[in-house]
Amino acid sequence: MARRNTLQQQAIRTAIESAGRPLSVQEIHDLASEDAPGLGLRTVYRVVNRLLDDGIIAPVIVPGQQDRYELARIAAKHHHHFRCERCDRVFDVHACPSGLQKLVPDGFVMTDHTIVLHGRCAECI
Amino acid sequence: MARRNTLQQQAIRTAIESAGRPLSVQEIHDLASEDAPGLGLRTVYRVVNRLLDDGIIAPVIVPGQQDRYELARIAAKHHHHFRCERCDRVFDVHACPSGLQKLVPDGFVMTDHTIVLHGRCAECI
DNA sequence: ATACTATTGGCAATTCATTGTCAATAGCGG
DNA sequence: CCGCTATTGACAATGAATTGCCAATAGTAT
Repeated sequence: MARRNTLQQQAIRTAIESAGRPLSVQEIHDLASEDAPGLGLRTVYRVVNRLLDDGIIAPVIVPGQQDRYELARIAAKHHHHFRCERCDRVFDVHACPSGLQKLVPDGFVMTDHTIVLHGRCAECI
Repeated sequence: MARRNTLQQQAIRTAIESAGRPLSVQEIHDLASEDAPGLGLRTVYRVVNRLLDDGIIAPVIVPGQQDRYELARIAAKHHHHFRCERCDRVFDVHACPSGLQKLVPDGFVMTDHTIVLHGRCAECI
């Protein structure tokens, strides 16, 4: 039978779409639980995996942290991340420095790069 | 009683000092086993933790990988890393791009940053 | 050389994120 | 409104990295 449009899935999608930043499974669970009381962590994992399979969201990997997820259409645009060391939230940074090619050792070939800025977000100053 | 100077600890320190790049526990075990046959993984964990406590080595965290370790005196010098997507080794990059401050969102304060370049190392071209 | 004990290494146990299982629940077509 | 079954959620189970435990080993002071 066809997909069903459930309260839980709506809450999870809404959380991811309205956050404006990459969310961990725990963060998704916390936010979506407001719209879907009693939401199970198991369900968040299930829905996140389905959204990944469907290509709707993409993983954001930050060193030393569990994976986070953001909308694929945002992830598709090259960007980087800022992690607040106080509240542990991760924010998008839609800019990219120049001159990275100069860092590459002789004989090496760079195909991609990731940058994570660390510090305090505006709310945690 | 005082510290003892064992073959295993020597082999582990030598591996870390001569590698010239951050090593994972597995890599340390593989390299040090040449000097200390039968070296147990348990011992590598123990010695690595002691070296961390003593401030002799420092962790290097790379997205989606297990922790690696390098000499603290090298880690103290600001630098970045290059991860080869074929052999999975991580190399030091002793340079840093300018203009990162421009990436910081308004109201945020950046205290540090990490950059990981991805691609092929000279041996894996 | 001897005795003392720091260190080692095999294996079990832990930790933590993630997944399997399955009975109960709740969309949705008819 | 009914019935079918996709979905949910509690719990157990898994996987992978790390640590606890403890008898055996091996530095080192005397």
